Amino acid sequence: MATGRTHRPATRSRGIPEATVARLPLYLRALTALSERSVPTVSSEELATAAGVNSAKLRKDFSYLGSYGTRGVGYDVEYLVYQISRELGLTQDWPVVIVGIGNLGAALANYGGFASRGFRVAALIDADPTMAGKPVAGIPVQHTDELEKIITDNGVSIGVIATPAGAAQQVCDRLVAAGITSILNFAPTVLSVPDGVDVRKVDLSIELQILAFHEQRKAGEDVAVPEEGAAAAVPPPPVAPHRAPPGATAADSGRQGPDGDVPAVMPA
Amino acid sequence: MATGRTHRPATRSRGIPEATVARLPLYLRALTALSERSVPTVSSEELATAAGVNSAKLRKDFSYLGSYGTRGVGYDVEYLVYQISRELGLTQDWPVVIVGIGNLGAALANYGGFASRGFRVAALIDADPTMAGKPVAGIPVQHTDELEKIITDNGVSIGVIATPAGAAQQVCDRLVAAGITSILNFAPTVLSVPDGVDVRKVDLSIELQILAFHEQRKAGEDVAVPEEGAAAAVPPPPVAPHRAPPGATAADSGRQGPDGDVPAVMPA
DNA sequence: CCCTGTGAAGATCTTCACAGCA
DNA sequence: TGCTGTGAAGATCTTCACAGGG
Repeated sequence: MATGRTHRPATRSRGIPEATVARLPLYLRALTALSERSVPTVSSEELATAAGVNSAKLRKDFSYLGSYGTRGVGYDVEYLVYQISRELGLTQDWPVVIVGIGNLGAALANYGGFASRGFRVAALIDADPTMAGKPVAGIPVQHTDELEKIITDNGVSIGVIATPAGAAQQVCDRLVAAGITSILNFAPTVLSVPDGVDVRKVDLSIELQILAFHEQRKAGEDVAVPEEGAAAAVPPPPVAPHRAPPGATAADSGRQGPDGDVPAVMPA
Repeated sequence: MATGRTHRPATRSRGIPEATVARLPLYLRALTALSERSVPTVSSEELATAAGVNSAKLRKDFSYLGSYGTRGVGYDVEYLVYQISRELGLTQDWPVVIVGIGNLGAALANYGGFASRGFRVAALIDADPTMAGKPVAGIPVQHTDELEKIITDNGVSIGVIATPAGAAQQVCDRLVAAGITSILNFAPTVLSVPDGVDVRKVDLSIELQILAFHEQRKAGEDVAVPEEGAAAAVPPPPVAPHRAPPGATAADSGRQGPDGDVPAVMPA
């Protein structure tokens, strides 16, 4: 009730489908590589392969941007790089602040892919007083107390949260209150933000879990169907509506123990 | 042609939709938090809020796993934690190797969310000889030469690539040849892998670009439609089929310069 | 002919809304 | 009566397949 909206930039922005927007950076990357090799034009087939998608999808995606290709020839690399950059809003400079300078925050600060796309790390912020002043990636870390001032003075609208899960929501609230309207969240928590603020999350743990799911399927492909029936020592009661034994049950294999998602040294 | 398949685990595995699989980790995280607070049961509404989705979607997702709830009551937290963990394959231990111990690789090695989900960092591998033996997150870094042996000896099936883009495909090929069948790629490159190998990618730069796209829209909401017509100094020829001026064109705003996607100190 | 641009079909995913069990 | 489980409708996304310009 009091937590407001969450995630997703809602529907599509103008007429470009979200799925297409999510792929534009992929095309841009492939095109930039071609541009550097001075390749003048590419066919949808070639570019699609370079970007890791199929050509029909790519052509459909580009059709939302306009008719930037030439039938019988392909697309002009430089021109397309410009058009996509413009569409993504990369023809302008985006100051960004990174909050939480632990292992991950430092890695992000050092990440070269930022500057190359128009993103400029305007400031690094951390709650640890002893970090203040210390340079990371050539930028001096500033204390959380300065957060509001930093954002206002630099006109920052995009913030990156790389703090432990426990501090994420609080940092998020301050960022939003200070004027931030886009957040990239690396902390393993669901952030509550008011309407109008976009949040995108990156959770390493989730990606690995998805891989594990498929990996498990591969292994079990020949082992019949270990559906129900196998595991003879753990499976808890299939029907335990009221008060299920809170003790054991999930603490079997010696994992999933006391850690949840908030501890972690650095959320990734 | 010679690059083989890429990305995506193909269709769905058994009957669980990919979209649902991708959300199971979210539910698991929320459930784990409830479990730690000793909450016995939750309604789809409460759990949905905690996970950041709507209840209808959550119930539909759970319906693919089976009927684990109790009408009129809700879901037993412990039981659901177990069922989802089992479904995701987290009731077993997954040894993982991280290749490329730069800023990012180190951050990943230190990430606590791994162990808490059944993932065990079996080894850290780096191509820099001077790194060999140095402990990161308590684990001594090993040289790339040992890659095959490490994977074989530890029965590793999941690998994380955190190398610069230029080394990614080569590392990927070695991992696959050594037996790895699931890869989490942080390098900004499209990896080519044979059928049967899953690749999931995480690209920070892409997430920021998507945020920039929406951010741009917000700002322009009141500024009419700066479609075509504005920007009077840059927009390249709308129709330049053959040989477009390879010189300028995209090197306007002083960004997008000589960097592409391969340089970066550490791919994130 | 080659390759783009796109209507239409097909596949997925999401949301609705309510039957039905506890 | 409360809340799950789910058929069906609706919204998106993907893929097909071909019209049509160069």
